[in-house]
Amino acid sequence: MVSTPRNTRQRRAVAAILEDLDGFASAQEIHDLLRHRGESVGLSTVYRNLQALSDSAEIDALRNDDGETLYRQCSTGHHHHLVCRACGRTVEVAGPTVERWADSIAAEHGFVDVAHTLEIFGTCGNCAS
Amino acid sequence: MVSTPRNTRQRRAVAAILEDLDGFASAQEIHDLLRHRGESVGLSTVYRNLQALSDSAEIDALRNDDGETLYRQCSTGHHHHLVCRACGRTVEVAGPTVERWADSIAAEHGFVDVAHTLEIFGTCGNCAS
DNA sequence: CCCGCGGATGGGAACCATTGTCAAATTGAC
DNA sequence: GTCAATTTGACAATGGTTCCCATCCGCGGG
Ligand SMILES: [Zn+2]
Ligand SMILES: [Zn+2]
Ligand SMILES: [Zn+2]
Ligand SMILES: [Zn+2]
Repeated sequence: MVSTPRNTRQRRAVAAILEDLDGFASAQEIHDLLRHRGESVGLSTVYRNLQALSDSAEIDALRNDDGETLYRQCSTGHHHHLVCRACGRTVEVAGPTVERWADSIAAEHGFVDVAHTLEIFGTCGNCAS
Repeated sequence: MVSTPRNTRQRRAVAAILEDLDGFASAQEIHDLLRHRGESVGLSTVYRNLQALSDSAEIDALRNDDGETLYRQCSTGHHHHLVCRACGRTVEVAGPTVERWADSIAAEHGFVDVAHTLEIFGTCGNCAS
């Protein structure tokens, strides 16, 4: 019996921030943004809600080079990301060829329960100048 | 003026372990293996040597789902990995098409200084049964 | 509208991989 | 062998994230 998450002020605030952001952001960045917005939310709560949203596939998560987990509200469906290291600006990209390639490689070597990670990092035009 | 690294017992021991392993392993796992082998090396030293080897591109590094950094001595040249989550067994894979695809996507959106990460995780035949 | 259950919150402690510190040991050139 | 410079290692510190638990509050029932 799975219970529906409660509609709390904190949950709404986190969701609203994600709605407004267009790039990936860390839990701590989101926590700061909430404070500046006056909608203060405990750091633990921010982590919990982000994780819950990520688990239910409502938002995407990825790890940057520093080992931080970044979150973003993306379009639905499987896709990958072109992310600016400096500002977080993100372009969603689809690579059907890559998907098939990865699956066939794995099958070829007898691997099951297969998943893949693919992200492209760079510096966007804005940040480069 | 870059000085050549010294040929210490510890550095040799770490290199020897990497030589013998065929899958990815964490710094702590390697530290344990060294102890069991009788060639005890300080944990900090294991970390330092692995990082140095990784920086000089003599070994590959990747992060698993738990956020740990894993290391492996691979063949030279750019490639990706099919890794067993359970035992670390690894198959090196090349994907020239993916390389070109990633670069063109990035260029298309005006990103520079581009890099990509691509790993395939699964459960290998052995571990599945 | 009022109660009461159980999920949600938050502040601080705990975790844990990794990095920093620095005195002591080791290496390698001369 | 001597000596400066690098490396080591035990331990402390870091930092993102998770855990703990007393308190709070959303929400369904009465
Ligand atoms: Zn996405
Ligand atoms: Zn994909
Ligand atoms: Zn490799
Ligand atoms: Zn590649």
